Formats: sequence, C-alpha cells, structure tokens
Amino acid sequence: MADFPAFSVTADLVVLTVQGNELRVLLVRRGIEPYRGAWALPGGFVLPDEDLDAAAVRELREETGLTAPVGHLEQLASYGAPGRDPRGRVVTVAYLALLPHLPAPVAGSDAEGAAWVALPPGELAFDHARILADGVERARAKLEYSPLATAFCPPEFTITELREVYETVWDARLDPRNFHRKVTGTPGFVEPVGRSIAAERGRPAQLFRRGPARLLHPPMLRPTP
Amino acid sequence: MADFPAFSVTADLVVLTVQGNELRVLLVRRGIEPYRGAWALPGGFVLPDEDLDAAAVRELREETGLTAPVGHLEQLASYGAPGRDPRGRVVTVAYLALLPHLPAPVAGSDAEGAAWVALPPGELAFDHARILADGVERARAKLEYSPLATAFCPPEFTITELREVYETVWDARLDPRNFHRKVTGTPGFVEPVGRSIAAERGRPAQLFRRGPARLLHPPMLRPTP
DNA sequence: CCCTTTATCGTCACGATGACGATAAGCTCC
DNA sequence: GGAGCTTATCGTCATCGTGACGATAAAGGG
Repeated sequence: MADFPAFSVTADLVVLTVQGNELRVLLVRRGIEPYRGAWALPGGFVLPDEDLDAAAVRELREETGLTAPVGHLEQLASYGAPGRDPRGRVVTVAYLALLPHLPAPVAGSDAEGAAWVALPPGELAFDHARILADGVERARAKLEYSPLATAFCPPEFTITELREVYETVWDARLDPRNFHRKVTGTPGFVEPVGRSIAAERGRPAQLFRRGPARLLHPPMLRPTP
Repeated sequence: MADFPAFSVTADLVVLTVQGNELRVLLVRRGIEPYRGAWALPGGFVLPDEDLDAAAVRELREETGLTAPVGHLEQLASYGAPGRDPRGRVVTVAYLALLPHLPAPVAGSDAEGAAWVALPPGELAFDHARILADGVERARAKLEYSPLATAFCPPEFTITELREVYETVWDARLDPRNFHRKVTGTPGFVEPVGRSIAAERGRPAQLFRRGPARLLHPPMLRPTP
C-alpha cells in the first residue's frame, strides 16, 4: 500500500433533531484554519486502528455526550473530490444521525462552540453544505418507508409528537385523524405503553414507544402539494 | 494532513446485469497476493488527483469497455474496517452499477480474467461478499421506488423484458397483465417508441424506452409471499 | 355546567391493486 | 387457408389503503 498513501479519512456527522417546529442540525464553529470561524459539520479524523462506524460513534459521543444507544446512526455517503480540503487529499465518510432533542446542553465538545442551528444554515465550511443537503434529503425520504421518525422522539411519545416530527421534517401538514389511523394501524410501527400523559390543553394522549418494524408496508406518503 | 496520512482509498464496483433469468455480477480473478486466484469485485486505487466518482467511472470503463452513458452508476457505501486488507489501511468506496447484458465480451480488463458470475458466487476476496450483498439489496430495493430496472435493459425494450428484469432481480413471479397495466400507467416510467418487435413466438410486442421519471409514485411493490 | 381544546373513532368516495377472464396478433403445421 | 399454439394487451371485479371530514371522548378553565 505504499504506492497510494496520500489520503486522510475523516468521519463527519449530519446530526439532526426536531425542536419546536424546526429541523435543526448540530454545527461547530471551526477554531483553526482553514475556514476558521465558519460553521462546519462535527467530525474528525478516523484513527489509525479504528473502524469507520466506530469513528462516527466516537465523534457523536464527543460532540453530544451521548453514550446510551438512543436515536439512529447510519452511513450517509463519502465525499472525496480533489481540492475539497485545501490542506490535502481528504476523503470524508459522512454519517447521518437522528436524535431526540437533548435537554442537556451540548457537552464535551472540543470545538470552539457547538450549537443547534435551524435549517437552512448560512455558509458552511468545505463542501459541508452539500453533505448536509444530502443528509436532510435522506432523512426526508426515510421517513416515508421506515419508522425512523421515532428516532427524533424520546423513548415514550404521543402520536401527536410523532406527527409533529413528520410535519417538521417534511414541512407539510398532515391530517391528525388519518395520521393516527395510519400509525396505529401499521404493524410494528409503534406499541402502546398503556399510560397516558396530559398536555397543556385538551384530552390526554396515550403514550407509545417505537415498535420492532424496520420498514413500513405500505409506506407513509408525503402529501403531493 | 501530515498527521493522518495512513490511508489508501479504492473504488470498487458491484456491476450487476440480468441475463437469461439470472442476476449476474462482474468479477475478476485476482492475479496478485493477497487472495491470489480468488474472485473479487473489480476496482482499484483512486488516483492522487481523481474524484471518487471519476475513479468509479474509470474502473467501469477499464473493466467493461463502456464509454457511452448506458446503464446506471451510483455510490453504494464505504468500507474501512481495520484489517479488511492485510496490506494496510484501505478504505473502499463501493459503487453500484446496473448494466444491460453486453453482447461484446468483457474487454480491456487488466485483471487475470473477468467473468459474469451468477449469484450467489462462491467465496470472494476481502470483505467483497458483504459489499456485494449490500449492492444486491440496494438494487432490489431501488426497483421498488425508482425506474432503475430500465438500466438493465437495452435502449429499447418490451414490457415483457422489463418484467423479466423484475422477476429475476426479485426472484419472484409477477402477473404479466397487472405488470403491463402498472408500468404503462405510471407517468414517466416508459415511453412508447411506436414500433413493435416480433419475438420467437406469440404476438409481437411494442417497444418502449425509459421515461423521464426518477421516482415511481406509487412504487412497484414486491409480492408478499 | 358550558365551552374550548385536543385525542380518538367512524363514514364515505375514490384510486390502486391482485386475481383472472377475454381478445388480439403473430407463428407453425397440416 | 385454417386450426391451434403462444404471447401481448385490454377489461372486469372485489378489496384495500387513503384523503376528506363528521362525530364522540376526555381533559381543563371560566
């Protein structure tokens, strides 16, 4: 392998969450050149003896303090155009993480500052705008045929909370009655906890947790406007 | 980037085609160690000033002699576990290519030998069995919600040829009448050429070419056995 | 107790689909 | 040239999923 050693490899993260009718992404402000002071996706170099997935998990933990297996993490795509990093030849393996909104502040970050930024953000370093767009599009598409919307919710949630996730990520309004029928009627999507929770107003709602299904048959369809 | 230069990057290809009721993958027999003599996915190192996609296109051309934009090529996933290549730290960016069956023999290959091998193949070098499985699963899934089955067909094809692609990739039997209705009724999936072609037996079939649609709404659904 | 709000259940029409019959348009064979 | 075979294409019908939307249930606030 001494013939082609000229690559560095990073694992960068598109970490999305839903809070207050907004889809937000975790960004860090770069403390060093290049792009010093600019927003960028969190991430870092894959260690010499580390698997790609392990690097992504490590970066996610470092940036969010997450240790418990909550939310969802999957590989997104890889980006390796020459010149995308002015320092040299860098291939970035991007990962997509979907998390419930964390009440605790973003801790343990070694970057200058980390923040949840509403979409769309401003300018991003490197080709991170493209990576972010790919991640958001992946998330939007996956809500259709997978139960991943539950990754944006806490362990126990109401149907209304789940619907608000869909409405926020898709930027669309869904009929509460049809949504309720669809979700509770799809086997394995959600399972009733058996308890209810009172909201600020109105009738208390049943609590659910995510079910065992990995795929939705038939899928949730985005409204055609 | 001098801190972490210890990676080599390859672009490897999962090239699939449909021929005679069989799904086949393009494999090369390795001429050098490690895994000398074993079947492997075609591919090679990304050049120092080459984009990942460009490397995949170059490898595809070198292995198949393809120059015209036929079929389909997309990034699949990246694989970088330590130890997956005994020679050192290698990250492989895998690509998935779907091609019509090429009447010309596989030309221009710089490997010892290249062949179309029916699935499932025997043992493969490195972690290529896993990469191949991921590629096949991606292809199977994409036939549901995209018109990519046309990538397995020549520029002009009949509905029956297209149905045989689905049946082969999914290993399922589809009702010819319902399939015909579904395909011709989905806007942008296929467009009639206006001519017909006579098969060996039976009524001649109309010829179609692929339409402009990128997504199928609603999707083709795999039969639930 | 009435009103507001939200959760949940019901109803109905319509479009998509699976099962399958019917017809069309070539061929071969006699 | 017609019978018979094969495949392509069209039609029919019951069923299911879905969008639109009415109705009811269950809380709190005045």
